[in-house]
Amino acid sequence: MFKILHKNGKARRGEFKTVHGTVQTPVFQNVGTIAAIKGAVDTFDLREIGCQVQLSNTYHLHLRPGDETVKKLGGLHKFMNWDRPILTDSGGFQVFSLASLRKITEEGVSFNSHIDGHKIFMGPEESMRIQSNLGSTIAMAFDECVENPSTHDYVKASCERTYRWLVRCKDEMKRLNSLDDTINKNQLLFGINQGGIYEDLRIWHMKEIAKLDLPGYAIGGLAVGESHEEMYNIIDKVEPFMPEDRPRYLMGVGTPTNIIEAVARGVDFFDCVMASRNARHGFIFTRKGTLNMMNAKHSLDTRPIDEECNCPACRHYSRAYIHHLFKAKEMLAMRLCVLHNLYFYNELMARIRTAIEEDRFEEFRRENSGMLDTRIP
RNA sequence: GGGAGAGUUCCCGAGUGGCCAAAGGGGGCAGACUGUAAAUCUGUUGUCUUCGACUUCAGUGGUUCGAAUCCACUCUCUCCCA
Repeated sequence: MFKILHKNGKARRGEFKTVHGTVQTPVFQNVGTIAAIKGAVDTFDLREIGCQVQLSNTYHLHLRPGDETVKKLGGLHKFMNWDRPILTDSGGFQVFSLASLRKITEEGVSFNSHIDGHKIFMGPEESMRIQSNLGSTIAMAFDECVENPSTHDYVKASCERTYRWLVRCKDEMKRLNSLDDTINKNQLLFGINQGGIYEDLRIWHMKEIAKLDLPGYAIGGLAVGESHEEMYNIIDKVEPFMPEDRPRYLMGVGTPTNIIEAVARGVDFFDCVMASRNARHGFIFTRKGTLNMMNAKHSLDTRPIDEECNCPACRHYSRAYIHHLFKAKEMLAMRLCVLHNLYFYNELMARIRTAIEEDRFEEFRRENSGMLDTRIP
């Protein structure tokens, strides 16, 4: 299923075959939490900007429109007109981001809906059932994403529980994939490593989940409060215990530099809302660094956002125009910037892949790491 | 011609003697954002080099220890009656 085509240092150039097509790695997954990329970007756009995998969310789609509804409509692929791979996050991140609205027990997590407050219970089995109804290509294990820093005692108890939840996820998925009316009987389960910033817990947890022989492994619980150095350190420490022949997914990360640094440490899959959210807020990534399109200095600038970029926004529109659209609060501003940032991220991954293939990833890293996150004066 | 009302900082607008460089919006300027409760949130917005000082509430003059607030006149605008 996963094949490493070439290695350059620890960086891996791979291919992941799924029933919805083959993913070239390292890959950036484009985040469409509620079965849509925010900013009026549709699946035709996604094809044009080089998106390979879309990410959607279990918790959010369970609430609206409801996973049963999506199933009746033929599954998530049909629902949003996307025939390529979809990865669904399990709801584990909402255990972190909606911390004030939930309670955790051994059985699972009860949430108060962020929409209307009604009670929802989600444990490993519920998360797997919902993801099965959605019919995504890859389902993520239901975990607890723990904020950093948390105490060693808390993180230990939490990641031990997350391990037990993973065993339950695996059993439930096996059962669901065997049912007659299951949309995607080949749905894959990725396990998620936790352990906060504690090396001993991270390594223990990784060793345990590796034994479950899952088709992919993620590192979760990073970029949730710790420093970049701590994040890189955890990847360094955990990576040797991740199965070499399975894809590695660093969840929710990150900046272009974070991604380059993680690829250098052997990571294959990424996703991050930063590309699209920042774009909606006028914050743009370019090959020379970052820009804020709201800034007055763009008001008479006839250049495209990024002169080296071939995205729809850069091919046709000036900085001055996009700046005006933001000032006028026109939705098109967000749309163009989301298209640009996602194009940038997808293209960044393509450049990383080529650099690995050509054995010059270290050079690429030297030239781009750090620089891409720096504000252009 | 007669009567009524109004002029506040970039704009709208609150403020009717001291706690007012002046509420609250808007706009402007800038910042944040990492498995999306985010089309969101934060800061700042008279001048000067900070404590502080100085200049502002249509204009001029006055009352008062003290005025955006009270008085007189002037200017401008709105409405009603002729």
